[in-house]
Amino acid sequence: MARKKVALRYIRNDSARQNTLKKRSKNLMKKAGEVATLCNAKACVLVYGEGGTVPEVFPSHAEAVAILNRFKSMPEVARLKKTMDQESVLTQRVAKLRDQVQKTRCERQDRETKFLLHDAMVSGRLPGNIEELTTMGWKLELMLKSLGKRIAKMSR
Amino acid sequence: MARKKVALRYIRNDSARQNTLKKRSKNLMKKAGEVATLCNAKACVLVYGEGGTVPEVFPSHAEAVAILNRFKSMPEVARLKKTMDQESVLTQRVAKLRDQVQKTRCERQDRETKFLLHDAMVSGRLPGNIEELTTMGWKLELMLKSLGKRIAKMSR
DNA sequence: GATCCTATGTATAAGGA
DNA sequence: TTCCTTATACATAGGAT
Repeated sequence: MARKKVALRYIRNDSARQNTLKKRSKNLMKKAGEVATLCNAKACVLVYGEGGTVPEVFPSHAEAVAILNRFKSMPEVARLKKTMDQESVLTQRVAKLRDQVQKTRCERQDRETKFLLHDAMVSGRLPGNIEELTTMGWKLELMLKSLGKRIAKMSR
Repeated sequence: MARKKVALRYIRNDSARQNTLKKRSKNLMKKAGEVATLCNAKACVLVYGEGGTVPEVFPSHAEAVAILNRFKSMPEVARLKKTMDQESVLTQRVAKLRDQVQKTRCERQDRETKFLLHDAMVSGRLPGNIEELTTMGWKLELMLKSLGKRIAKMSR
């Protein structure tokens, strides 16, 4: 039973990893389907395993292509609201990260990771521990993503 | 607080629907990220709302395109294992559905829905109730999907 | 392996601010 | 609105078979 909080890093055990991949992608598809019906949204999900496994796709290959094409054909300006210009957003990211570092101190691990991030930013040195690095990378992605969204909102 | 079990159908209330879309797609992205790191998988998710809203994308537009392209470039035979030839799979589906209808009688609603499905298949008549229809449609999709997978496995 | 089970962790619908 | 909170529903890791 879900005894452990399962760390967010690569699962070494082969069978466990494949099992997780299967279960989680199944649920990913289910959730995508739910969003689609609940909100009348178009959703598509693709998941590739490591080996030569057949990728999971939702809702179907054809629809996925159609949905992605719609995205591709969007005006560049609108796209940038989500993806943002790499260069300019980087500057903003650093500034925003400082605030982010100070905010939300309710959770211990959050604070710890954020501290590591901040430390890495101002001193240029990184933790030697590979696990800390992994956690940091993940957290960073999340933060950048939420920042991107906020920025997108502001620029609207 | 999650008081209700929220029926799996279009949410009429505009703000509730948008809220749900936002929250759920956010989580969809998060989950996709988790699968990616846990299983070293390539995953991408696209979600479009109804209006002219900016679509949510994970992990990024460029990566999504790359991932979908990989799928597009797969040999046709391998793809068919997932999507299957529409015509031939339909015949199999009907046969398989019969078994499915009889199996898994543990859950009341499942049995009910499946009975409705079976009934619809052999008699040609559909329930007049729109909610039953909706539920049936949803269930049917799920069943077809799982059947498709099983068939894919068998044909490997 | 493939299911099924179930204790626990996570997502999220309603509410409140 | 958007951001919290919180009670409940759901997902899922680890076992059992």
